[in-house]
Amino acid sequence: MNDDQLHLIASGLHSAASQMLRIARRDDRDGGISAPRLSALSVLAFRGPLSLAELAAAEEVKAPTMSRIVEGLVKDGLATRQAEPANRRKVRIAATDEGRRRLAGGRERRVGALRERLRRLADSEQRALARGVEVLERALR
Amino acid sequence: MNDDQLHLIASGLHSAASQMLRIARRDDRDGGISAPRLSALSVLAFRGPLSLAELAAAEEVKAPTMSRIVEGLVKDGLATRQAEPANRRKVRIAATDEGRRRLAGGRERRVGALRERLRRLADSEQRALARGVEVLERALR
DNA sequence: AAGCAATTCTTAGCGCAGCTAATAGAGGGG
DNA sequence: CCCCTCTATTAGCTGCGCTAAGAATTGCTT
Repeated sequence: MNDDQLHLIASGLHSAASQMLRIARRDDRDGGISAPRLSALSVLAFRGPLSLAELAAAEEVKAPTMSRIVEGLVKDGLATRQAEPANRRKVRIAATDEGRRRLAGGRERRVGALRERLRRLADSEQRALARGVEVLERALR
Repeated sequence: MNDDQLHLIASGLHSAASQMLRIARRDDRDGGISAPRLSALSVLAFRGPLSLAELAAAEEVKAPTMSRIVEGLVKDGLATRQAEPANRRKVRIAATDEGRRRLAGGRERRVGALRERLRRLADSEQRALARGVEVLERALR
């Protein structure tokens, strides 16, 4: 495919992404976890305990930003933060059980509205979308 | 398709969207327009002059939020804001020529990295993605 | 005509997330 | 032992989201 066509796809993806997150954010207003916290928590749940620097890198965010996100998670009892015994400059951040539980609920809420929209599509469209997502995930990895 | 399958797609979409915007944000750090401003400006360029309420609705944002986004655009000379003659409570917000010019550059920067990633995909994958985006845009509309 | 209610936008003030710069605390090498 | 490096936090700025409250304009009603 030529550059213009690729650009068109990229542009469409970008605006669709913005719109999706707008929708998700709107549905988040009632008691959910904010997007950055949810995302960080999800990384902790998936990859296990991490240091601050590792978590910040995973989320492509600077250390001070992640420090405050973690602070929020800890305050809400969704994660723990303790000095690492081997090297006490480092911090071992881990998801709590409560964190893992709320993770499921949070994603559910955020993703729910999206799923409803997908449900209205024709079957062939749903399949096309599934395939597109698959490709997209590979492209981003 | 059943609920679980749809949920899987929605979940994949959501996380892909988060990741794309992280990438875009990272590439934005050098002199660009912020995502909300860029998006609002793009609506103005596409749909022509709008009132504040219309623009806020288009961006799924409350009026005060949009008021400040517009304030930033006006301060940077990317949009104009003038009372509407017919009903002077309303405000007519329009993109300036400079705004339209910067729009191209801003989108280019944000979308550029994405396009590079798409370029590495196989042709069939690119086509699948194009189709997926098409469907997605319909689903979100 | 005067006043009142509705509409439209802005202002005020709060929380969260991003950043850089500066600080604090722990480890390690001279 | 002192200094330098590494890791994380604190301080302080910008910007975006919200709600609540204010100001300006319009138009309806009396």
